[in-house]
Amino acid sequence: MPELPEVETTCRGIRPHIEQTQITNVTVRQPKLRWPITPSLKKHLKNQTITGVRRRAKYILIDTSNGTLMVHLGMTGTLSIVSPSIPASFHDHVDIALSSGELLRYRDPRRFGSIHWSKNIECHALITHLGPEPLSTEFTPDTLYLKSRQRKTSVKQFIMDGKIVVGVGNIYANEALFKAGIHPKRQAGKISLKRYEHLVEQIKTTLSEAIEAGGSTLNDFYNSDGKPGYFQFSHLVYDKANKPCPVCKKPITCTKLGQRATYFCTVCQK
DNA sequence: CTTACCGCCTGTCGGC
DNA sequence: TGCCGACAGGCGGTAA
Repeated sequence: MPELPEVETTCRGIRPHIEQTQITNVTVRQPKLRWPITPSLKKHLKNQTITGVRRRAKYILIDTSNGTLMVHLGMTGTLSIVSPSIPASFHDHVDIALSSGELLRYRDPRRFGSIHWSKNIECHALITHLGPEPLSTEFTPDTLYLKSRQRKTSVKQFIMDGKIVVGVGNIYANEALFKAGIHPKRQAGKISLKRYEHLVEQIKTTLSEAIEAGGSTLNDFYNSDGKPGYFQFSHLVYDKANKPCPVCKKPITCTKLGQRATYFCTVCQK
């Protein structure tokens, strides 16, 4: 499941291959993603030059001379650079052919991802409603604390709300709450500023470390289907039900919170 | 405004 | 061993 670090790693991996190249062709084999791919996608992209690659939340933004391609990887999506000699397999839904001779290939077995094109992406509804980037200076304990007042939802669901802060998925929410010593079910509106300071710090460092580790994968990004580098570090609590807590050795608890698997230590998180 | 829940998909896993 | 139902999960949409 691509979390923010994996999306960032993908941006960095494809950027040197696609920037300043021209799109020579677009092949859509399966338009039915989370939202259907617009039939006009090819018309908008063909013959355009790619001017930059950015990330906003978990969206990959590929800027061209006349607009922006917005790609979300959903649960199982990948965007990779491949040689045209590699035949498309069943789940390879879109190929973007480049003047360099390489292909930018979108693969998504579960099709939870999406591909949009917009002339002015900053005004796209999916972008305008987003909260601050977790690694930006706008994401601070003070703003998080202020936004949380009167909120009855759990702190875990609160930090996974894209209007509050983007890019904190289930894995990193679990990990950051564990490191900050905060019980995931604690009511967001009843957490002190001091504790939000710890939480913000842990969200930032956990994501940063994962991005840094992902960077180690970039050497073999081309034609690579390997896992990003940060998978070499196993998680502390995520997917560790009944395994000993890395700090106190008490078995990790697994429960559901808003339909999502939630892992925590009843001793270390209060 | 909030909160809770739905549904899109397919690969994987547990039970029989 | 093989089948089949349950389920996971990001996240926008919608109902209450």
